[in-house]
Amino acid sequence: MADKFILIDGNSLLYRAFYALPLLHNSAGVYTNGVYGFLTMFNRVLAEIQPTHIAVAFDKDRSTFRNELYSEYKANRSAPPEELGGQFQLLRDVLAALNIEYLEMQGYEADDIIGTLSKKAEEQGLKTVILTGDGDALQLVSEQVEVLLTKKGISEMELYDPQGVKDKWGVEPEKMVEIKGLMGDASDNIPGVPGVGPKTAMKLVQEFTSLENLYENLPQVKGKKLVEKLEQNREQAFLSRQLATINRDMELDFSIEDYVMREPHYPELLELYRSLEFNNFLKILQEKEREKGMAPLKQEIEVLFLEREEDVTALLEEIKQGESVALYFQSSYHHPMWASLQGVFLEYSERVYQLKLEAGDDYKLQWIKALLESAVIKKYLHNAKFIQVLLLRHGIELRGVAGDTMLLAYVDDPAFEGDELDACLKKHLQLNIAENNLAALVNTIRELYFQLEGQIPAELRELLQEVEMPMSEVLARMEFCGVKVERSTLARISEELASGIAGHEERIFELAGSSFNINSPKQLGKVLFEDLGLRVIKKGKTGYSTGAEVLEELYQEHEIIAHILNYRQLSKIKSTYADALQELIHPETGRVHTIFKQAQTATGRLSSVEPNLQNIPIRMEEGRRIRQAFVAPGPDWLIMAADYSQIDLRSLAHISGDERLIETFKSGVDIHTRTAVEIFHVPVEWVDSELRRRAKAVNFGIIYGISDFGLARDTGVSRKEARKYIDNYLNSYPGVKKYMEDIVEFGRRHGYVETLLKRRRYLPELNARNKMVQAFGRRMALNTPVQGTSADIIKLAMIKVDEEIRKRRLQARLLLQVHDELLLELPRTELEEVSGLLRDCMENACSLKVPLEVSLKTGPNWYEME
DNA sequence: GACATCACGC
DNA sequence: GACGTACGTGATGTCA
Repeated sequence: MADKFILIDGNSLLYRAFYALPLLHNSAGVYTNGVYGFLTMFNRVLAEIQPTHIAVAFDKDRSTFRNELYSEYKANRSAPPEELGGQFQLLRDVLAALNIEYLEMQGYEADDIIGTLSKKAEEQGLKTVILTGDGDALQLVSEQVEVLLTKKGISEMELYDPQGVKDKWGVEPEKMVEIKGLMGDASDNIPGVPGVGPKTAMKLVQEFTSLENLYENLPQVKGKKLVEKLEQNREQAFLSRQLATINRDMELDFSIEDYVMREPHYPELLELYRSLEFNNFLKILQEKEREKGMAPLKQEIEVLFLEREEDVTALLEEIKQGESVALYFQSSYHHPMWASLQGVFLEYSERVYQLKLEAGDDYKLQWIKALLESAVIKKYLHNAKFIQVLLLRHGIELRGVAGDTMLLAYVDDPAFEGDELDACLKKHLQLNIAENNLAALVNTIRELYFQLEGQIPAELRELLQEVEMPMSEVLARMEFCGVKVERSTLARISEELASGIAGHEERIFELAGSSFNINSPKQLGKVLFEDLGLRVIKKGKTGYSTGAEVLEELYQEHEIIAHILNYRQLSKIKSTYADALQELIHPETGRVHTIFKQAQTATGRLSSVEPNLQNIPIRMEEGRRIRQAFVAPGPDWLIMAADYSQIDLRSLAHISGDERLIETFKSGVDIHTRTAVEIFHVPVEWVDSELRRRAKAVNFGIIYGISDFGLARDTGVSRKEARKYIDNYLNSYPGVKKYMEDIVEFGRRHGYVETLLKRRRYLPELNARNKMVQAFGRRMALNTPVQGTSADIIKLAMIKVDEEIRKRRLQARLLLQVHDELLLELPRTELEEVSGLLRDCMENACSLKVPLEVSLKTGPNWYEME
C-alpha cells in the first residue's frame, strides 16, 4: 500500500474533544474527558486511514509571530478552563507512550508546523491527511493533501479534497486565505473587512481571485457601500490575510523516517490507561497484545487418510477401551437436520486421521459406527449435540461423550459470544487458527478441554457434568424427533391472513390518499406525520417512530391507525409463522426440527432457532391459531403441555428466603391477589381485576428489576404512584428487599452473580463508572439469579423426564421446551402414566423452600388444549 | 452485509 | 432533557 502521512492538530482536537464530552474524571479526580475523546477520534481515524507515518503538532504558547504583526491576534481567547489545562500534558504523556512524535515550536502555531510538514511531505510524494477542527487548514488542501475536519461531537467528520473545498467555498484551496482576509475570523480575532461576511468574500474572490487584483480594480466592484468599506479597510484586509496564512516554510529538520508509525511502549501505555481508568482502551490494547503473542498454530500436521475399511479396522484395534479421541466433523450446513456430512477428523494419541465422505459415501460412516457407539471410548468434541443429531439420521447413536468444549466454555462464561471452536481457542488458549486448517483444529480440542476444565471451579465442573452434558443428549433427541406440523393448516391460515391484510391495505391507501410500502417505517412515518399531520410522539435515530406504543396513543385521532396496527399484526403472523414455518417442514420426516441453542444466553436459558419454536403466538387469537398446525402424529396420539406455575416468583421466594412470599406459595393462594392486598393495603375481597392486574405488573417488574418509570408505563398509573407501589412491595416483602441489596453487593464484590446450581454470570458493569451502565448491571444482578434458577430447575426436570420415559420404555416423547413449559407427544394409552411421571419429575426436580406446581393440558394439537 | 425498527414469546 | 424490565429470534427495509 502507498505511504500515507497523518498530521494531527493536537490543540484543536483536544479542545474539540473536551467540549464534546461531559466532564469525566478518574477516581483520583484527574479530568480525562479531552484525552479520552481525543483517543476515541484518533483510534477511529487511524483504523480508517491506516497511515504509515504520523505526527501530532501543538501550539507552543500564546505568543507567536502573528502577535508581533497584530497585538490583538487571538486576544479574545481566554485561558483554557482549569479542567482542560492539565489535560495537555496528559495527552503528551499518552502520545509518548504511544510512541508517536509530537512537535511544538517557539513562536509558531500547530497550524504552521502542519503546513510545513505537509509541504515537505508533498515534495517527497507522500499522501497526507490532516486531522483538525480548525477550518483554516483547508488552505493546505491539494492533490496530495486532504483535510479531515471534525464537524459535530467526536464522531462526525468531513474529508476535504480540492473539489470538496471548491464545492463548499467556490474557490481553490489556496484562495481560502483571500476569503479569510476579507471576512476575518472571529474566533482568532482577525478583523477582516467589517461588513464583509462569508458570502460577499466568496463572491469577491471568485471574481477577482486575489486581494491585489481586487484593490486594483476596486471601481468594478458593485455596491457603493461595499467599495467604501473595502477602501477604508485596505490595510486591515492585507494584514488579516497575512494572519490567516499558514506558514509553510518553517525551518524544520525533516526526515520522513522520524514519523514512521511505530509500536507503542506497551508497559507505559498500559500503566497510563489503567491510571486514567480508560477501561475500554485497556481492553482493546490487551486484546491486541495477546493476539500478537499468540503462538502460531502448528499448521503442518500430518494427516493419515482412512481410505479403506482395513485402515479403519487397524486404527480401531489400536484404540483401547478407556482411551480417548477428539472428533471434528465437517458438514455442509449449520443445521444438523439439513446438513450432510463431508468428513471426519479424528485425533488419537496426537495423530490426526481423516475420513473423507463424498456424496454416496454413507457406507464409509459405518466403518466407524462401532467407535462412535462405544460407551467406553471417550470422545471429546465441540458441540456434540450437532453431531449427535446428524449421526442419528444415519442410524448411529453417539455414545461415550466425555467432554464438550462448547458447553465447557459456556459454563466458564455464559456471556462469551462465540460458540465456535476457533473463538474458544482464541479466548482460552490464545491460539489463532489463521486458515481453515481442520486437522490443526481437531488437534487442539483435548488440550482446550483439559486446560479450561482445570481452571474452572468445582461447582461449574459439576454443573457441566450433571446438567449440561446430559441436557445436551436430551436436546439432541428432541431436535431429531421434531414436532409434526401440518402444512395444509398453515397454508389455509396464510390465505385467510392474506385476505385480511389486503383489506387493511386497501383501506390504509384510501385513508392516506396514496399507496406506499406500509412495511417501511420511513414511508409510513412520512404518511402519518407529514401527509396526515398526526402528532409526533417519539422520534428515533432515523426519523419518526411508528412503533405500536406510539400508534396506540394516536388510536383515537385517525381511523388509519387501527388499520395499520391490524395490518402489522397480521403480516407479522403471516410472514414469520404461517409462511416461514411451511418452508421448514422437513421432507423426510414431515416434521419441524428446531435447534435448541444450549450455549447462547447469559442466564442459562435455552434458545431456539431455525425455526424459533419458543415464540409461537399465544396472546392474540389471530396468532394463536398458528398452534392448530402443531399436531399429534396420529389419531391415537395426544399433545401434552406441562407448565410450571409462577416459576420465576417461586425462584425468587427460594433465593430471597422471604417469609411472606414463601408462606404465600405454601398456602396456595393467588400470588398476584396477595401482592395486591399487601401493596394497596386493602382486604382481599376488595381486590378486583384491575388491582390484580397492577399487582401482577409489580410482581413482574420486581423480577426484572424494573424502575418506577417502567412500571408507570406498564400500568398506566403516574410515576409517583408507581414508586409508591414498589416501596410498598419492598416493605411488604422485606426478604426480597434484603435480597436485592445483598445480591448487588455480592456482584460488586465478586464480579459475578450465581444461580441455584452455581451457574455464574460475570457483571463487570456493576463497577462501571457510567451510571447507565451501572444501572444496567444492577438489573442484571437482580434478574439473572432468578431467571437462571428457573432455567436450572426446568433443565433438571427435563433430564429426569427423559430418563424416566426411556427407563419405562414409553413411546411418549419430549418435543419442545419453552422456558417454563414442556411439550410432549404421547399415545392416548400412556396418558395416565405420562401425566403422573411429568408432574412428579417436574415438581420434584429439586427441593426448594417453596413447592413447585405444574399444570397439565392435553389435546389433539397445540391450540385445542385442556 | 451491517444496522435499525418492529413484533412475537417467556 | 432523555431515559430507564430481563432474556431471546426473525422479517423487513435502508444504506453503504
